[in-house]
Amino acid sequence: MVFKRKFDSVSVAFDYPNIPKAPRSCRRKVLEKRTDAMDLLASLAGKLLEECESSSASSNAFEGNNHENFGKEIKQEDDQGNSVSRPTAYEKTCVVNSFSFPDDGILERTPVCETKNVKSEGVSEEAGDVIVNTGCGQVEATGGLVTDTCNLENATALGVQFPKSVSVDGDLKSPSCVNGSLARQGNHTNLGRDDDEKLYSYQKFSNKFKSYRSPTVRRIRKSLSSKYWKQMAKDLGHYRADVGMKALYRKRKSCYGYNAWQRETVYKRIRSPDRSSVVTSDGGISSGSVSKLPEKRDSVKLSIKSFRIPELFIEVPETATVGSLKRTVMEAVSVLLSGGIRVGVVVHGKKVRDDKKTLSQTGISCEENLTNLGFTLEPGSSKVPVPLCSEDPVVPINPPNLSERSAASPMLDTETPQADDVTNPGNIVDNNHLELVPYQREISVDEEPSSDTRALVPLPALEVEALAVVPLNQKPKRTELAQRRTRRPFSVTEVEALVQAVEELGTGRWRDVKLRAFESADHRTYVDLKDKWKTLVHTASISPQQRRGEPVPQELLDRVLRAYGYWSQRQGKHQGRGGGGGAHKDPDMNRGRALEAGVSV
DNA sequence: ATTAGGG
DNA sequence: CCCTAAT
Repeated sequence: MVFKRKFDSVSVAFDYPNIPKAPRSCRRKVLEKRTDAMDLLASLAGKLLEECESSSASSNAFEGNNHENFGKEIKQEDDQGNSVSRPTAYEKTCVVNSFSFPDDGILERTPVCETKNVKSEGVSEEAGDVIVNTGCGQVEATGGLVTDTCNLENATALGVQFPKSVSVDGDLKSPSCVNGSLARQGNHTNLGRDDDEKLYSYQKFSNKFKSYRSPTVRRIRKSLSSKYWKQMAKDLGHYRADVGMKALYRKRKSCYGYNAWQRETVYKRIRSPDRSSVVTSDGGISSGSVSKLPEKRDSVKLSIKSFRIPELFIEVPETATVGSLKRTVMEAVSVLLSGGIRVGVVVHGKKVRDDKKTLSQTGISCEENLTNLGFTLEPGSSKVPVPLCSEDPVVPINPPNLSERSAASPMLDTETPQADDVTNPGNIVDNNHLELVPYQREISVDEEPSSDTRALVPLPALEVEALAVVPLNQKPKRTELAQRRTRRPFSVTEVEALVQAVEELGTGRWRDVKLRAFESADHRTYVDLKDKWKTLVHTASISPQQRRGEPVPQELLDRVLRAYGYWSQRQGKHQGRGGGGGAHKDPDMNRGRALEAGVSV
């Protein structure tokens, strides 16, 4: 704390305000480039919509008059200044949104895209390609993976299935999963410090997965928090172009919609839990139907017939091997499982939020109810959704791990496993719900999930999302070359570590920062850290309303500014390298003490 | 290999 | 995050 105070005092004197280069938040260029594509896209979208509409009888997913505005909406969004993440032309992008875990070895057909009307288009910002995915028509999920299925017509049909063993048995229980679901209930972890242990096991676990990583893997995008995804959703219209889109745009930058997660409803058959420990089998992904099997009276048995995972964006070059595709999917799934999901329980269409209630109290023990027992998938924690709404600057209370980790690549991080809804169910969880609820409605076919049993059934609308994006304009060139790394938003925990390190080491020794705080985080290079710091400084200097992504605790941002000011001030001076161990031997540090201004954090 | 900055 | 220039 001494250290902190020093900074405090320093900051008082330091004229922080004049921050260097104002980060550019808008990318004109991009917008310009995209203009053409957007126009084209808009028109295509319109046509597509009309066609689909007329050819499909079940258009209940539509909100009626959205069509007309479709194109406009897109453009509008475009004008918002959002940059776009697009699939590279030569890559194939597939969206995997469902995995089957057949109980009996029989592939369960995963209706990816029934007769839904979907108009999605994607734009490749750079190439200006327009990608149109038709959701019209039915798609039959195939059981096996076919490499060359990634073309416009087939991509949608690409099916992935999980061996039964993986699912129910909980073999996939990753540290985070464990923490994330049931196991976590009684164990309120404070993410702050004692993460070490968890960290270790976590890392250990992570390493297992690292082996799965293939250099050829191009890009995996989880629908979660990634900005990419958000963009995707928007640009592709992908997400519920029909229904949710409008709302989505309405909310605009404040809330991105990638609801696939939030509302993956599933049903399952429950088969084994005993009282308070509700099966772990629900690793989280989705569901099947639930039915009670005659057993002991005081126990509830459920068997999960199948899970559906939220969408996954996977991009691999056409030249990729089946093996690499598998690895890619594996990685995506691993990441997904490790952090991002939370299971919701729905009984009779009503969501049961009180985790402390017993099953019997909830009515789950009744056989009849099992029929109406459903599970939903939601973002692991505060993942993406929460952060986005600028309107209600809800101060994240225990945000630390929860939120972040789920974001992107838990598996590979050094970080702490996120503790899902841990202790503060009240706040965060509720907030999430508030945010999520609106979406759910828009997405789901039924209006009131709470009163409609249908909520237990997989929402058809969601299935529509199983779209695959295939760039029309192939660009064989730098095929194997640099693919952008998968985006991995820094978790709050990471930010904390970064800030801590910078406070101690200064802003010009990224290499050291890396070694000190991210040595085991292979995916965080010192450049990444430097970049992150850059953005942190920026973030800290703008109003909370302008911030995006998962919120970083103000406390941390304050520290960022102080450290920034402190180290800027002493620029030129020897950067107090001093002894190992990062002790602050610099005299200035002590000087600060006396000043002790009352900067409260 | 690192650092610093623009993109 | 990527890319480059400069160390």
